[in-house]
This record gives sequence, C-alpha cells and structure tokens, in this order.
Amino acid sequence: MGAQPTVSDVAGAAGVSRQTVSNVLNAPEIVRPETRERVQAAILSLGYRPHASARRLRTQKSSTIGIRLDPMTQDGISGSILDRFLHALTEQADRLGLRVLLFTAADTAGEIEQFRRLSDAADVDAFVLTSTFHGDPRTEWLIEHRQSFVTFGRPWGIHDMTDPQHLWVDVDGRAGVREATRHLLERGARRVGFIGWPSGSGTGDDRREGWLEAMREGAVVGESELGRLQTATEDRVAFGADAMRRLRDQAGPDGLDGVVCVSDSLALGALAVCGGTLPVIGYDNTPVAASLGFSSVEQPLDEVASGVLELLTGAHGGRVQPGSAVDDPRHRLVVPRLVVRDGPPLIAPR
Amino acid sequence: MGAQPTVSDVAGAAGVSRQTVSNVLNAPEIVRPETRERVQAAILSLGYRPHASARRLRTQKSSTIGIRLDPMTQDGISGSILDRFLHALTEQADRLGLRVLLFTAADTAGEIEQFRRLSDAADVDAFVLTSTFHGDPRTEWLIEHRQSFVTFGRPWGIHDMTDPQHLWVDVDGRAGVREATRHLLERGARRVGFIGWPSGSGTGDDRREGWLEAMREGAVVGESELGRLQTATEDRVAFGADAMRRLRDQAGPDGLDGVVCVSDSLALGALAVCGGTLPVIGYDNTPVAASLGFSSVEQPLDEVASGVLELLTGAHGGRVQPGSAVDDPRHRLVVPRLVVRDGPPLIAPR
DNA sequence: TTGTAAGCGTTATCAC
DNA sequence: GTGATAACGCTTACAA
Repeated sequence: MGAQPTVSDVAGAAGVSRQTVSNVLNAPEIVRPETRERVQAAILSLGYRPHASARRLRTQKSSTIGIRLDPMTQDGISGSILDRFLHALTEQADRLGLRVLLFTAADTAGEIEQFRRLSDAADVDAFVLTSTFHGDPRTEWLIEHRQSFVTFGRPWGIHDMTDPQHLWVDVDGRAGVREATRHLLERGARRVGFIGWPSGSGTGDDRREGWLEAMREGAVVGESELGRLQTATEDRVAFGADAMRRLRDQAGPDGLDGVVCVSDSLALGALAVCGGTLPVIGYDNTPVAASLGFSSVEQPLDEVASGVLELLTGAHGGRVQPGSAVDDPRHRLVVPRLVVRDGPPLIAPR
Repeated sequence: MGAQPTVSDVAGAAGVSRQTVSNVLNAPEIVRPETRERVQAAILSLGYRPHASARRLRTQKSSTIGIRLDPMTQDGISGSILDRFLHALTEQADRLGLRVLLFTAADTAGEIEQFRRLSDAADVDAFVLTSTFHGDPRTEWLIEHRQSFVTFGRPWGIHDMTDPQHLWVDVDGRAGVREATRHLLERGARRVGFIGWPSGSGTGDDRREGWLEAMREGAVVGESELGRLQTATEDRVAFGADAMRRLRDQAGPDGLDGVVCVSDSLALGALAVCGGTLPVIGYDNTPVAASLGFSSVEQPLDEVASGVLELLTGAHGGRVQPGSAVDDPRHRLVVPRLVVRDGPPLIAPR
C-alpha cells in the first residue's frame, strides 16, 4: 500500500538492530536461531523485501545481465528461436536471482555503444551475445574493457575458438544435421541432398559438414557425386524453392531421395517445390515446421541458457584469470535432437 | 578500465562541488554557462556516467518497466508479433531513458507474484501487460496495489473498457479486417468468407465484426447468406485447413471468391487447401505471410509501443487521480494497415 | 552473537 | 549560482 518497509522497520518490529536483520538475510547461520525466527516473522508480517537498488549500490553488483534484442528478421521464419532462447534465459536467470535487461541497437557499433552505457552506469554486470562471427568487434571490445560476457554461438575464428577469455555455448549443428541425414539414410534413402548457406558462415559450414560426414559414412554415393547433391543460398523461403529446383536438376538421372536443409526457411521453400514427393528436413524446429508437419532439428535452448548462466556465474564469473588451466569448461557444445514428423506435410507443390 | 568516475571526481576535475555537477546533469539551466561548460568538459574527458542504482535509490524511481515474456506459443505462427512489440517497446523506451526488464511466469498467479516481487523490490515502477482478457485478475491486482501499468489489448468487459484506472492501447482489428474484406470486394469478389476464432474472445469477435460490416456495406450477398460464409476454429494451422474445407462445403453452389482469416496461422492452413485458387488474407503479417506471399493485416506495433509509453509517462503517469475528467486520452486505438501481396502464393493445394 | 558507525553515488534542501 | 549537509536503504567492518 503505502511505503515499503525498510530494514529499520523490520528491526523495530523484531526488537533488534538493523544489522541483525541484514544478517538474517545474508548470513542466516551466524545469527541465533531464536532471534532469527523472530526477525523472519517480522519480515513476513511486514511483507518486507530488500530494496534492489540500495542493495546494488552497496554491493556494487547489479545482478543483471543485458541482452540485445536482435533487429527483426525480415524474411527468416526462424525469428522465434531467439525468442525461445530469451525465454529460457529469463526463466533460469530468475531462479538464480538474476534479472534480464533488454536493449536494442541498429548495428554492431550501436551495440558496443550500449555496452558502454550499460556497463558505465552499472546497469548490468554481464552481457549475453547472440550470433557471433569471426573477428566480432563486440567480443574484442568486451574483452578489452574487462566486461563479463558469454556468447551463444562460437567465435568462428580458428584461434578465437579456444580463447580462454571468450566463454561460449553453442549447439552442435554438425551433429544435428548428421543425425537428420542418417535418419533419412536409415529409412532407405540413398541420395540425400543438402541445401545450405553460402560458405563463409561458420554455422552454415559446420552444419554442412554434418551432412557430408553422414553421407561419407553411409557410402551410398561416390565422392564425386556429393558436389551434385548440394547447393547453397541465402536464407529466404523463395530462395529455398529455387535451390530445390536447382538441386533436382543437378542431381541427374538418379534423382534425389530426400533433402536436408540448413534452416526451416529453406526447408519451407524446398517443400513448396517438392512437398509430399520427397522427405525434407529443416533446422530449428520452428512453429512453421510443427504446423506444416515436416521434420526438423531442434536446438535445446534450455540447455544453452543454463550453460550460459553457469559460465556466467561459475568459477570464472565470466572473467578469466590469465594463465589458468586450459581444459577448464569455458566452452560448451550442446547436442540438438531431431524431431521426426512422418506423414504428409500440409503443403504440396503447385 | 578501473573504477568508474563519480560526481566527486568530476567535481574535483572541474573545480566545483558535487552538487554543481548534479545540477549540470539534472537542471542545466540554473547553472552559469561558463561553469556548465567546464563541468561538461570534465564529464566528457573522464567518461563519467551516473551510477544508475545510486540515482534510483536517491530518486526512488527505477525508470524501468517490467514485461512478461509470454510462454512460448505452441502452434501459432504469430509468436513473432509479441517479439516485434517487445522490440519496438525496448527501442522507444531506451530513447526515453527507460529500461525494459523481462520476467516470466507459468500462469496468471505466477505473474502476479512477479508483480509483487518486482514492485516490492522497487525493481520496476510500471508494468506492460499483453493479451488481457475480461475480468483479468492481473489488472485487478495492479489497480488494487496502486501499480502503474498499461495494457496492450483492451479489457474486453463492457464496464472495464472505459475504466479510468485501466490504461490501454490496442489495435483496431475490426477496422483491419474490414479493410481486408473491402479490398477483396473492390477487386470484384462478391462472396468473401471469414475464418475466425470461436466466439468469446474479444479480439476475435471484434475482427469478425469488421468482416460483417464490410459485407453488409457491400451488400453483395443477402443477410441470410452470411452465416454460411463464415466459420470458426482454434488458432492452429491444421484447423485452418479443416475450416477452409468446411467453408467451401458450406458456401453452396455459388462458392467463394476469397477468404479473410483472423490470423496468419489459419490463413496458412486455408492456403494449404485452396492456395492459388482463391485469394486468402491473413492477420498479423508474420514472416510466414511475407515468405509465402499472401496478403495480411499488419499491426502497427511501433505505434502501439509509443502509445503505451506515452500513457505510462504522460499526464497520468499510469496512475489516475479518481474524479478527473473522463474524456482524457487514457485509451488508444491504433489502426492497422493491409499489406497487399498479389501474385500467386508459394504454396498450392495438394 | 549483537549493536554502532560508516559509506556506496546520487540528488534535495537550504544556507551563503 | 554555488556549496555544505543530509538522506535514500542497504551491507560490511569493527567494536561491544
């Protein structure tokens, strides 16, 4: 109703001093059980709750992590994946007593400016980054300015990958696509095609590797055939359709038994061309995949979120002492799972 | 690098006292220009930034708004709309010097518990609610506990709607669907069907009204026909397909010239049945609509966000004095726009 | 074990 | 216009 009660109010009600109340809250074991209970009763009856800003000012910790809300994805279906990650992160952070503060930025420079603002104002004491890339200036800035952070996504540079200053969690896309490809091979498919992204994106290349591995392992087609069974395009649904047609042409007289795509967007496009005639597997398990009924590789975002938080709050606290052991778990790769949807998809070629 | 500079540091560097620095920041006009410039130069050179928690403690304002991240949508394609709203809200809040803090809750009771936690701890000083419904216990709690809040979505009760304590912003779904229907009628369609949600949801009923209005206005079919041109189902893609088939059967020998749907999910389902043979218009203009190439009604989420923030920071500050004038702009209805996509959609009936 | 005192960085009040 | 003093609510030495 009126003003929130303070420690003094609680102290008054319990007949102790303010510090005893504080101790009950922060170090319950050092206070005599009898007193402790009396204080706790007072806390409960007054509905006392510590003032977050006062505590943060005193402790010099914001207990808040900042995360950028990506610019809205224009075409990609997969916008929801960051949304789901955010949800998992927020939920788990909450359980750890951490808050999640949002910010936006138009570009990388803007994001760095936000880093500066939020850290200077002590608004957050750690950042979570998504979709990192090789030579990402954001991580450079954060390391240089001694800011705690964890990225969802590997730094794709060869050297960065094991940089002890860069904590990351990522999904093993290669394993996911490998599993998807194997799934089709096990169901009797031989010539499984792959629609990927143009090479250069670490994530896309990694997923393609998974397809390659499964195909080589299956040894169902010769090495020379593999080139004709894959194609690449940017992540837009319409391009996925084009890619599917191209793939069909390329594949030659023996045709195609199935297709694995690097994303649900491309899978949707592919499906619009060959839906029902050929199994298509996507990546991300977006609502679209579920709705339309095609299989897709699902990223375990809960695990990613918990990994991020563990790295953030764990031994290193997001900040690593130079010279410490190398094999510390500063990086985490979680394995996705294939969500199989049999039965005809809801859409078919026109 | 090291510790952030404080007002004292700036004061020392500029040769003034702390309060003068504070004045330069909060009331520049009352300080002599000469002094002001000197202080500002010191601020700049030291890279000083006020400590957010200290300021919040002192001013007793958190300048933070809390918003719940909805539980992940199961089937609906439209998850991205809340995402987009969140983005717009965060971006505009930032410009106003407000922070956006996220929280999650499994259900309404959990959400109220979060209200209590966040407000007691002075973590936020206002809430933004989404998807409100008639007799929503959340708004009751917030009003009772004198918490500032604005909802995105009307309280659908007849009496609540004009409750001066309940500030809301909403999109005029009726106008949006009316425009969509008119669009088809203007293009020569006569028998335009409607796939809605089961009656009872304020939002869905409102949108259906828009279709009804346009159809009556167009007077292209008799009143008795209207019942056969509409159907309703829950918001799942597969159900949309069923509804489309049902509608086709119902429509009788004269058939259907086009369909307007209450959501993109249902539109997608409808399209899977009749794609290419019949124009289908959805609602929300999700990435799916854009990707697949069907028309859809777009909610102006930027306007909703700015409306929410204006209401929150405006004259009432989210808190309304009882007995004040009734015609104050405590509620805001923004008009959506139809995004027309001609040309064949990417998918066709199987 | 408990109480006393100080201070985190800021802004508000009131002298000068 | 500017500067000293106090206070926001909390925690953490240190003293009792």
